Amino acid sequence: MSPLSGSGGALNRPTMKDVAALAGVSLKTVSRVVNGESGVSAPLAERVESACRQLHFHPNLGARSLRRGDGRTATIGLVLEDIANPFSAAVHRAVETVAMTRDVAVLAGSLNENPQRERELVAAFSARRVDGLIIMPTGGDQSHLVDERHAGIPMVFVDRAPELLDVDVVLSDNYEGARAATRHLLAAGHRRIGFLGDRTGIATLRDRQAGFSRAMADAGILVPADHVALDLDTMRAAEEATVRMLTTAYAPTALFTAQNLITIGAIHALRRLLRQRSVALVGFDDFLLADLLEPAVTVVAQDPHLIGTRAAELLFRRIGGDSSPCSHTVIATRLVPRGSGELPAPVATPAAGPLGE
Amino acid sequence: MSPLSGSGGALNRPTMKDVAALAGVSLKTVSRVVNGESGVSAPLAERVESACRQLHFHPNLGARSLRRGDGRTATIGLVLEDIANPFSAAVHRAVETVAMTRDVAVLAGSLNENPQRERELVAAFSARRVDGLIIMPTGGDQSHLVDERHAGIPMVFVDRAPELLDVDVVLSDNYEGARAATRHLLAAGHRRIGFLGDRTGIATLRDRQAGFSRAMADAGILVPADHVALDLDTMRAAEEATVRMLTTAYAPTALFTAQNLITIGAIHALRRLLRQRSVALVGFDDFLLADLLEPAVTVVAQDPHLIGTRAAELLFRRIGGDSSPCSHTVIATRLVPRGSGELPAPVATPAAGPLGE
DNA sequence: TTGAAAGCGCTAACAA
DNA sequence: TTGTTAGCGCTTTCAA
Repeated sequence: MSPLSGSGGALNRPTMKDVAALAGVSLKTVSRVVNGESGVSAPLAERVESACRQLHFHPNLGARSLRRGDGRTATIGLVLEDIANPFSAAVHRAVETVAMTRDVAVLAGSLNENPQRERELVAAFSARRVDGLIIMPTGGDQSHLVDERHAGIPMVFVDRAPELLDVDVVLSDNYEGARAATRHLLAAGHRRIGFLGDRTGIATLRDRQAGFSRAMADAGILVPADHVALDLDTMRAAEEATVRMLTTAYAPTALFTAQNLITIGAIHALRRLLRQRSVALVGFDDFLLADLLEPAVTVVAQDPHLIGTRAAELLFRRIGGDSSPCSHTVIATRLVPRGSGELPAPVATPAAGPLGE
Repeated sequence: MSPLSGSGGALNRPTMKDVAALAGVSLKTVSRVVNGESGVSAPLAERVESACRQLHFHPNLGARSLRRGDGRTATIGLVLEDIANPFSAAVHRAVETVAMTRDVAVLAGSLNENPQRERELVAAFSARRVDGLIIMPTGGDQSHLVDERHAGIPMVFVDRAPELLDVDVVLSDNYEGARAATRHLLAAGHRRIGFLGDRTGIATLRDRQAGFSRAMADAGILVPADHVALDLDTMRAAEEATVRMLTTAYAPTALFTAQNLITIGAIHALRRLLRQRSVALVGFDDFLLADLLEPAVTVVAQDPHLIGTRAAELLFRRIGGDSSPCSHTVIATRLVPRGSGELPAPVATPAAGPLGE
């Protein structure tokens, strides 16, 4: 067959009716063969299969799901903050891998910093009758999901726990990860540790900040207000905040950056100030090339692949009818020392800080 | 409404019939209201809308597309080599942005280094009756797409031109980009430039190699065979190939790496050999943090966002019925000098090479 | 302006 | 073993 060009006309795909006519059998017989049901004689099955091949017949899954009792579409929806974010992408890949084994397709969409798009995406997926949803929520408000929840669509949240709904969640151990990072810096002798975080509206950040605060409190250290910068939306904002924080009299000797882009913003700032070898840094969330920077960047690594895998497995269990109580899966993080987090605190501390230890 | 837990039972969603019954009108009237058709009196429309809200009714797009003449599903399929690859992810984002403006959802899937999955994915999307496909093909063989092509499903290829089919393609100017990169190294005085590339089965690589070869030939330079390493599948393989290439007698003084992961593999090798400040490097395709490495990495940047945007626009034009001849859109690349590509050639060249200039 | 009937492509339930 | 009928949720066609 020669490659056809263009595509103007309406698609004209063969249906079971066409196959039935060609094979000289009834519609139902074709259906049986196509679905591998038993009880079709070999010669008839052969004729049907031959007709299928001849017409290049592929059943219409939409029509099938419409008719079938369970209404399954063999499609799930995945709502991410940003497809292009490496963390999201890794989750996506893991979800796809699990879905693939069950012949389930994945509708993916991202919010691209537009919170309203969360409800649009969920509505769009819901209108296409996905069998379930995996959602990385933006803000605190998930009230728009009540319809879907009420309709009984299985859904699993990843990375961030929603505020309102009682649902399944799979996320990193943000609290312990942040606590470990902070203790790591404390162990290197630091007493003045700055905290830089993104949106305070997100539970994720609050947990990370709580872990940081706990570790500092346990060490008997009071953190001055200007050692905490929050609501840093962009890499740029993080860079500026870092510069401000490091150019005060009682500046931190170490930084804990609570998110990927913030870590990179902070690195930019350290370079600008030529302080990358004197100010210690631990970032939450690993990133590509962290090992090739100088100094290499110590991070608290998450396991997005495991998060995605667990979330997908859980979702399919729910789709399969599991109605046990909602679960809260916490995935451990791992501190990866690479150099930046092991820079020691300067021996001679400047005269007097506002709040001593 | 209290948050419901579990999801065991079959989803029971309201249908137009339910809405019609509640509103005390016919099915068709509900359909008219839901679709914004004219010719419904205000009071009736009001009653229908109220019933829709009360029941949380959302029309079933699958059923709609089944009945409608054109059979549109308002869904397209996107087949990528690897969702998690930053280039793919940027294309994905751009495609999604265009699709969003038309209320079209995107089914995304990746091959994850399994070429057979290309046909599976296309079949899965096709079975769900997507309105069109955007494909980043793996190998040369696209014969499995003949069915879909024959069925008239609009499709656009990105990044790589397929061998067999006469189809729309949107890709980077690989030839000119590679040529520019090579000339850039030549301009810095280099004569011995190594080429490292990935799979030779892909037209993309062949174009990049052709651009490299052209520039070298134009400069009157013959490239010895051991200055060319091909079929480097992994970052690791690229690293080893780079080490081998640089530890020969007549070693290159500069490298052109034809792909992202290969660039990073080469950087690892340069670090290992402590040669990152003496061997020049230009990589094809930009990557995050290239500017923060030392030296910062000079690259030929592609424009994945533009590629995705163009591909999606083209696809929707085809879906809209445009049947003009297939087009071949070439997106310009941009050389981004950052340091590694401007390292000069050593003044004293070792005695004699196998092939002079 | 409104609605009844038919049917999109397929499968469930029931006959033959 | 094979086929017939009905109907999934919706829109089209045509009649009231």
